[in-house]
Amino acid sequence: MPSDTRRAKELYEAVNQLIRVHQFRDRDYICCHDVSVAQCYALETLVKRGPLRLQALADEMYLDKSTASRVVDSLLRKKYVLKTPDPSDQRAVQLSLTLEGEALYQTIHQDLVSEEALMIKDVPPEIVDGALTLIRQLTQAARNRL
Amino acid sequence: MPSDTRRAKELYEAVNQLIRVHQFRDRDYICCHDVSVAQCYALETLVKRGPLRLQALADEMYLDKSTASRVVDSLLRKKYVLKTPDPSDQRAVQLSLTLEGEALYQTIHQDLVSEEALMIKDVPPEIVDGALTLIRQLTQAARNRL
DNA sequence: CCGTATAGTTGTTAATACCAACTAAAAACC
DNA sequence: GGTTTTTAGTTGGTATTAACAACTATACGG
Repeated sequence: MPSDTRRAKELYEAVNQLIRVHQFRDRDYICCHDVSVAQCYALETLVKRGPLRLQALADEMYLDKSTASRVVDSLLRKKYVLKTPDPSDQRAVQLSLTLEGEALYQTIHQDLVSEEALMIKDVPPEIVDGALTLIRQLTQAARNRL
Repeated sequence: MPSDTRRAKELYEAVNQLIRVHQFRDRDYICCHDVSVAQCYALETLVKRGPLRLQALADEMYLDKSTASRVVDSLLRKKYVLKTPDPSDQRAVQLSLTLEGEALYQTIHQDLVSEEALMIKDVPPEIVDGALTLIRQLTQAARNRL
């Protein structure tokens, strides 16, 4: 087997495993708070990008707008998100975090980061930095292929 | 901010992005074949571990047995999996791949690996190898925390 | 002003995923 | 050997995730 095929295969495998284990952990950690994984991701997106329209949020999350609409619905019900009409376009809405939404995200985020910190506590810093760079490169490469 | 907290935060971020982009891509690539992502993962697990009981499959997939049961159901309906009674235990079943199931997984796997190959075609091999090692370490660390 | 395009919601269907309740078989324990 | 407990898997119930299609209401281009 050519060595780049082997590399591609191994990388596929390794990323797959990483994804599974992280998914599982996220389900565990996020769901004992008041939101699901997708809901948490929506909060995260609003924290990072600031107030967004629905379609913009859907794009960021790689979701259909209908799915995004329902994720937002549940966050509205739980009062973690506010929906205000966009003055410049009567059809559009601005989605923003409430103080509770902001606070909840910070709590969950800190939890997950602490978890990450435990995971790397015995890994030499320069190795972590190397992994960071490489993971970012892989992400960018994958994004370019979409 | 202490530098390991910063590293943990950045790693959390980077892995998160990688996961999202891969998840999205998997949905795209797998679903144009005849199965969903979870169904494909079940096929993959059976390819790698050979015939398994339901609970063992659920454990490998980090799923509740009821969820695994339903995923397997859909694969049975589509004739990608066979369910045979376990001779040593009348309660248990052995799940194994049909030839079609095996073939389908190979097709999807090759697709995804080709995709991975395209992503890394411009990345120097030693960099890929470094990433591999690190991603595996992170996976192991995460697994140990479960 | 009118046709077309866009923003979001709702209907529909299917998959994902948990817990709890259930059936049947096996194991453990007097 | 019979009774209790445990285990294997299925089914019921509920909620979330997710896509596509159909729909409403607004905006925009002629």
